[in-house]
Order: sequence, then C-alpha cells, then structure tokens
Amino acid sequence: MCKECNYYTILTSSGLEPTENRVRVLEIIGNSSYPLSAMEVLSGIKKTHNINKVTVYRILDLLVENSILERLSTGGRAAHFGLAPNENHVRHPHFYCTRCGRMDCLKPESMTVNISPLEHSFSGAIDRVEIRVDGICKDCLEPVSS
Amino acid sequence: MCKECNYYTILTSSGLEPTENRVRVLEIIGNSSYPLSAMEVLSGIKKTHNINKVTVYRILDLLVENSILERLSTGGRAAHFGLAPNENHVRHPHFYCTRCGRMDCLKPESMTVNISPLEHSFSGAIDRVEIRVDGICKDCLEPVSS
DNA sequence: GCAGCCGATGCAATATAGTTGCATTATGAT
DNA sequence: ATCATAATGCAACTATATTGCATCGGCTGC
Repeated sequence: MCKECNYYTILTSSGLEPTENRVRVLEIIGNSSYPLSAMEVLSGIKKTHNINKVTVYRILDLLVENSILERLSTGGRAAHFGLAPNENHVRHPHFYCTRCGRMDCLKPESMTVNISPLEHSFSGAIDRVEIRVDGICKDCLEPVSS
Repeated sequence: MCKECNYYTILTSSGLEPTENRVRVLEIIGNSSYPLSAMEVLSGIKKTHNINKVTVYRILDLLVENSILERLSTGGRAAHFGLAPNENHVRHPHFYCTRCGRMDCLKPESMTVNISPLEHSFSGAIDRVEIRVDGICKDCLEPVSS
C-alpha cells in the first residue's frame, strides 16, 4: 500500500515513541493492500513476535487519534484499520464483500461526491465522510473451479 | 419517519406473518426520526410489552433480509436499523456524532454521489452504497446551558 | 374437538470484539 | 544507579450478538 512511508518516521514526527510494537502494527497495516481488523493485525504480528491483544487495541486507538490510521466500519462486527489519508494516500471509498467478509480499497476516482450542500446547511462539525460499497466480490461470484 | 406506512401491510406483502412482535419492532423503528440500535428497540418495546432480546435480533435480521429494514454501521459498536429505502423513503446518508453516539438522518439532497465510474469498472456485484458522516452534533458542540 | 405440525418465541449458554484495572517491564533523564 | 514515566502484559469484565434447544400458539385434516 505504501512504499514511500517510513513507519518509524511517521511515529516520531507525530511525537510518538517509535516502539517496536507500534512500528510492527503500522507496518502490517501499511503493507497490506486492504484494511485489516484488530485480530488480523494481532495474528499477523504473532507469527513472528509475541504481542498482547490489548497492546494492539491500544496502539490502534493511539494511531487513529493521531490521524495516522483510519478506522473503517464494515457491514460486519469488527472495525478495520487502514492508513489515514495523507499526502501519499488520497482518501478513497472501500468495498465490503458480504459473503467472505473481506474489505478492499476502491480507487479514489471510482466515484465523485459533493457534500457542499451539507456543509452549508449542517449545524454540527463534520470530521469525515465514510463511504462503503457493500456487495459480493469477484472471487465469491465466480463458480468454484475444480 | 413514516406516516404513509402501514406496518402490518408491509409485513404481509412481503409474505411474512404480521406477528405482534414484528409489528412492534417495525413501528418503533418506523416512528423514530433516526435509526435505532437493537438495544434501543428492545428497551422501547419493553416499556409496554414483554419481549426477549433474541426475538428482537431475529426480527431485525428477518426484516433486513426482506429489505424492509436497512442495517447501518456506526463509528461505534452496535449496528443501527432504519426503514429501508422504498417509494416513500429515498435513500439518504446518515450522521454519527462521535461524542454522544447518536445517529441522525441527513436529507437525501445534502450531497450528490455518482458511482458510475465504479459501476463500469467493478467486477463484483454492488448491493448498496452506505455513506456516513462522522462529526460532532449541534447539541454536543453547544456549551451546556444552566 | 383434537392430534399433529410448524413457525414464532423464550431462555440459557456461548461467541466475539473490545475495554478496564492493575501489575510489571522498559526507557530516558538526571 | 535512581527515579519518573511510558509501554506492555495479564486477567477479568462489558457490550453486542448468536446458537441450541425447549415451549408456546395457531392452523390443518380428520
């Protein structure tokens, strides 16, 4: 997903200690081509290093608070996490397969959205607009080949 | 939310038994101006009638499957449920207040979305596009008045 | 009427995702 | 080295949702 990002530097430039666990969480999400759930991050790291699930949750919260990661809701139960939009990563919508539960990134240019009517009329504060397309992915549509 | 809807008829015309519990679930969601969580539906009904939470969950699932209700994800943990788009209810985006956790309906015309680029390039099947605006609502922004 | 069936509901137990409190360990400053 | 603070681990817990199985209630055929 991101070859231009130095995860260590991302942390330090946000004023966060670049601990091994934080770098690992950020790496595993940054190197994934689609957003990951907390459990996917946990088991990904556990393949090579010991880490506790609470630590993963706390790091994910911390990175979301610092706008390094973005928390995405799925049609399912678990939130998924991807790199937050920044100069290297344009904000983009996501696709959620209701059959296999996998989440994918869609190209930013796959849709156009104009929220200026809302911005002019809305009396609260707008942080972000999350767009999720639900459906069935290519792999789940295709008949199983033998 | 809907004065044109006869909840009893909505059920029967979908081939579902219009049981008291089903009508009550549908009424409480249909009469709300914003989507409700399963727990809100449960406690709403419990004010006047006995009902089990499992029954509520099962009815919600059933009504979503039959496209009578729509399941909306929030930034929080619990899914919320509102009437599905139909001839009386145009599909519209929702607002989620990250401070108080309340969900609100936004006017359909508050934004314009064009997904035709996606439709032409996407190789899976698209069911629906869910749009959620996250931020802080008017009430939570205002200083508390004494 | 009533025997039998089936869908709807209830209840208890369980699953899943995430959180909290507190103890322990690691890190950096002096 | 000592101390303060931040980060992590562990166990228990909460909230949300689901499953398995028992029971209830209404309808059908007789």
